[in-house]
Amino acid sequence: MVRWKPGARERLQAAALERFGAQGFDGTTVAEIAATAGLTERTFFRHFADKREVLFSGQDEFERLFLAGIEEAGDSDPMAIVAAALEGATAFFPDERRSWSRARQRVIDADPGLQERELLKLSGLATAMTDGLRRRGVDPTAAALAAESGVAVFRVGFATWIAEGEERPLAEVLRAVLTQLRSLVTAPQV
Amino acid sequence: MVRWKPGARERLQAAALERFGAQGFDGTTVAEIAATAGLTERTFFRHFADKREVLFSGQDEFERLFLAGIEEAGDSDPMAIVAAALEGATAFFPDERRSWSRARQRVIDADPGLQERELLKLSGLATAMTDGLRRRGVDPTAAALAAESGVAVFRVGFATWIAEGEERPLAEVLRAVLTQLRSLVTAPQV
DNA sequence: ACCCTGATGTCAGCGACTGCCATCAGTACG
DNA sequence: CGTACTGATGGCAGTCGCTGACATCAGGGT
Repeated sequence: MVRWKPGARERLQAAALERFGAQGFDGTTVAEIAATAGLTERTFFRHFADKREVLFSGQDEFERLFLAGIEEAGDSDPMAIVAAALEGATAFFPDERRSWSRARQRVIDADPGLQERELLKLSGLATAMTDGLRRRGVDPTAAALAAESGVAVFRVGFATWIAEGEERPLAEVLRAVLTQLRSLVTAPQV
Repeated sequence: MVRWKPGARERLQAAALERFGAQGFDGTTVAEIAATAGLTERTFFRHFADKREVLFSGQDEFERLFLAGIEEAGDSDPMAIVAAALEGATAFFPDERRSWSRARQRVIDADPGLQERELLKLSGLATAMTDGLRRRGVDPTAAALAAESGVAVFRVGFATWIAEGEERPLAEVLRAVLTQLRSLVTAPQV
């Protein structure tokens, strides 16, 4: 007989998402989440650094996908490398995950604190991409710009992908947004 | 005789920056900041929504400068409007302010929580710019992209402006970064 | 003289988070 | 077979961020 039920971390994540959806982030205490998962508050904080973090696990793997895309890109043009990274990251968001992503995003959009955390994660992603690009010999400032632009494209594309009525897969949306960025920035300068 | 010394808010801000610089953000309690300013903890929270916010006042005025730039831009090309907004915002950061900005940024860069708040502010700025662009008839997705790109340019440019050894005024740095973005995104596509 | 306003103080209390120590099933090792 | 060790958990006390409710009291207006 096992001493502890396995998957404590996953139970906590599921309990948290369910409670947040039902009562909101602020209306849910950590003790309540832990109790729902059959654990105690103290144990929650052994699995997650803080209350918000419970919604942002897996971000590391997501970041790794981006970096893999950067490292395996055949090209050497910065924006082309970024495009490859975006392409690679879409593996993290298959169509089956769209409705789950919607639910999670609804919770995040309802709380400024969670938005802060999301932004910090995306900022970390941009930094990681910047480093990856520099390792491939891209000029430092150009690397930062390309990475920031790539993250911007991802943000806009992801929001579009999640929007009501949108049917295209993420990869296709991202390609469209990137194309739009190119034409925007290239537009007639006055 | 006055009942309270005037400028409570400013005294709190000065006390906070000084303490944060000396002991770090986490190593400073709100009660300590308030005491330094000759006030109580409760009064601190009447002036600022939370402990972090004491470093981010004035952001509203900053945002207004951006919006004014957008509304007064003579152009109708999205990125040209964004360029005008960037130009207008530089008024908020004259050269005399560079060393103060450096000190404040050093505090922020040392604490993830403060970075989160900064990102949230910049995100709010991007949203405001997006709305401003849409009010000028720019296509919604294009507006979001242009705004995000504009904020990215500002971030990269501001970091450059603040860097050790940099001497050019912010406006000049921003123009250079924007030019670099154009050539990046326009680069040969493979 | 009177009341009203507004910035402040005081106090009690909740919830997030941490440090420290205890518990005890399973595992490794002598 | 017993003993020591490991690792996930619980319990508890304590700090700090933050809030609501109520009191205070100088100055301004009536």
